[in-house]
Amino acid sequence: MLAAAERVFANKGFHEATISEIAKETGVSDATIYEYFSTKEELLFSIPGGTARWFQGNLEDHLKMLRGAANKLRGIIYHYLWLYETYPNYAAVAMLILKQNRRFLETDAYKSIRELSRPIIDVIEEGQSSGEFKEDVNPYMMRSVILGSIEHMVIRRVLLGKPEKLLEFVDPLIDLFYDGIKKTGKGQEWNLNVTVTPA
Amino acid sequence: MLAAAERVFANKGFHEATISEIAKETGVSDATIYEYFSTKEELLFSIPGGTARWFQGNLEDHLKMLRGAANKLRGIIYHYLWLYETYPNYAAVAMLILKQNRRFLETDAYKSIRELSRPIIDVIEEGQSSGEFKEDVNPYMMRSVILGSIEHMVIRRVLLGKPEKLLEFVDPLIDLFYDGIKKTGKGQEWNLNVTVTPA
Amino acid sequence: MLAAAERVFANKGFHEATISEIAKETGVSDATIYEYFSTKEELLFSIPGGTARWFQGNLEDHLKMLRGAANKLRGIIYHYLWLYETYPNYAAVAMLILKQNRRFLETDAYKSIRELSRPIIDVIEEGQSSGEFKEDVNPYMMRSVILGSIEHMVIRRVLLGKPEKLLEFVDPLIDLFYDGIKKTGKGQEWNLNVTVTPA
Amino acid sequence: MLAAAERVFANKGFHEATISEIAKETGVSDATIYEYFSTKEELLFSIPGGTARWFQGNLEDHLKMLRGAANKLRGIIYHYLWLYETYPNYAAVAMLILKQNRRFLETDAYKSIRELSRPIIDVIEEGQSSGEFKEDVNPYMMRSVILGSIEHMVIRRVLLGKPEKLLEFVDPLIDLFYDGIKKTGKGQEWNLNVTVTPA
DNA sequence: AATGAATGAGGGTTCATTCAT
DNA sequence: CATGAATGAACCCTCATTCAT
Repeated sequence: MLAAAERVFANKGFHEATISEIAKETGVSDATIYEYFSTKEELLFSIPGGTARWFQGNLEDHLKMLRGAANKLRGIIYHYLWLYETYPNYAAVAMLILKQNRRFLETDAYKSIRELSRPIIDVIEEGQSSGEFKEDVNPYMMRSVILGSIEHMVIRRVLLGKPEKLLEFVDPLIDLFYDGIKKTGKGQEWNLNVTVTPA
Repeated sequence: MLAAAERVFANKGFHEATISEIAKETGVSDATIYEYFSTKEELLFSIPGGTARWFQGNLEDHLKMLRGAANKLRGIIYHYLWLYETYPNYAAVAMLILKQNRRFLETDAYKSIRELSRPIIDVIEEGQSSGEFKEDVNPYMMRSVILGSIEHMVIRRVLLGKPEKLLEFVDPLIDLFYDGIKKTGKGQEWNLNVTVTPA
Repeated sequence: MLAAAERVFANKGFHEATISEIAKETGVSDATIYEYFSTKEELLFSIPGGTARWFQGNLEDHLKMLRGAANKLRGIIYHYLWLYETYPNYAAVAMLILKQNRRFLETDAYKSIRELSRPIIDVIEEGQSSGEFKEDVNPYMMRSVILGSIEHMVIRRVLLGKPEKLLEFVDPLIDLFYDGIKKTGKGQEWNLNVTVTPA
Repeated sequence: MLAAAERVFANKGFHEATISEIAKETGVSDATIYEYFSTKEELLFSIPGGTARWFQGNLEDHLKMLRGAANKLRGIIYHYLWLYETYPNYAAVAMLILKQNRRFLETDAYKSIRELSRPIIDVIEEGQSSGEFKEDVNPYMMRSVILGSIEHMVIRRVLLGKPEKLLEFVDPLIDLFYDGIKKTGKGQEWNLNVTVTPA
């Protein structure tokens, strides 16, 4: 039922989707939908729950296996892009419908989703503690940059169909976040002052 | 009328907003709205036009006055954040309503808005040509990163009210994009093994 | 529109009546009903207003022309029975639907209707002041007796169709209220024992 | 189950009450209700049965113990008011729901209830035969007056909560029905024309 | 140009009711 | 007996939209 709803909402949007269509896709009657969800909006808000829980477990397991903040950050980006590439209907619902619903912000489901981005903060702070990352970067702003970048690409893909392969952007993104766009260059000059003293 | 529509759409969303309310805000009758716009959706799609044109002119003028790709990039980010901070209703309509409307993608208004982000591509390519930026960064991905970061913050502000001051993030963002988050090294230790052999 | 609603509600009851049917009877569309009344219940509650105002004026005018509490009481009973006999649809709506609606009690329309029975109290108190009526009869209870009697007969007529002529009961009712059912007695026999003694 | 239904119907009215709520109050499932009653309406119509039978027996027993039509009439009024005061939920269902239901008029349950008022007719006719009551009072109208008065007060109590004590009105009512409201007065003058003729 | 008045079209939601288990 | 699960059937209500004036 949730899968059918996700499919229909993804294709039609919230208001254009009808309970009748979701019911038909599910293979039940309209009224049966209301046995499980009290309103159309509650049905919508129930869509991300399972995916979010499963994704969170997945991500945490994976992060445990990685060493180093940069590697972990890459793991996070990979997971996010993989999720949205693999489940485009989920992506559409999350990016186009839920993300801008003010009432969704007050649900518990939203809180779960917020938790999904907690590892980003953690990893950045870990990197700052370990000396891997600069300390003067605000982790919350960094999260906005990472999620914003990902989501912008995902929305493009949902709406315009391109890029087709999101996962190809994992490395370019992590490189960018890690090194910036400034050309550092082979030609950089180093001043080595070497003093040679006789034995 | 467009201002009233922007205000109402921003507060209520597209479907929850009614023509009646917009008409009342404008001080005309419902039917008068239809003298100028043939459908509610056309009214919505007409909102960004003026702002976009004006913003584009503004941005172009400003960029002419700047030297160097990094400076120009900073100028772009500044302008975007300034726009959304100064016109929160416009921000809400653009970020929460138009951005995820499939039909909007087919309008001329959308094309105008797409043009707004053209300077980002230009500046990045300019920087790459001039040697200021790395050449192996995909400009289109970079645009996604920049716009995605900005828009993520703007959406947060629209929905959650924070951060209050978007413009404080201009410099942190440009620094991040420019340098990345990798800790470079003043404090880094170097092991130089120098073997001095007698002539 | 109110007439059509009165007709339909009278025949079907509140829940069995549909807006569609009322609209069709009125010759307009369903939506037009909602231009004038915000809900089906508001439509229902609006039915008695006009009749009540008109009836009140009528009754007051008539009472001014009468002398004596008993005559006035008769006038009141006459008017009520005449109203319900002449407007059986109004009678049905008032007796079968409005009278037992808890929310109607909170309406201004209800207050108007309450006012209609004010003259009963006034006339009884007038009769008590003038010595025409007993003083130990509670006017409010008396009002319940009068209205209850009338309404009971009206409901019978609405539901069972009899008695056909309510107005035939004006005089029997007023006689009963006035004199009670105790057999007094012209025909009663008196034993007068008169003893005449010579001076 | 009938008690639960009576309670729920009394508080919510027929249409606002749901089978679910009655089932929950009873402690069974919705479907179980339908094991005993085929429709919601049949459930409603089954409510008065037991009470009516029991009340009828009670009333008849009591009337046997009384002498004189006036006393018996008082007994009837007392019983009615006692019933409705003691069982306000029954009062609400009977006065607000059943009384106005056209289909209820065709049930056997309704006929039982009609029988409840048979003693009123009997007693009045008895009083007329015995010379205690006037003979020109229509017993059926008298019944309407008695029941109408009682029911009007009961409805007031159900809806408005007052008067709190219905039984206080037994004597005032019987006095009113018996004697009317006309002031008869000790001071009434009698003209006795006595002619004394010499023997 | 402006609008008051009217409505077509449609969807969410509710429940009484059924029936296989 | 009891019921969980499912649904058919309705209806209220909303609102974008039209059009005669």
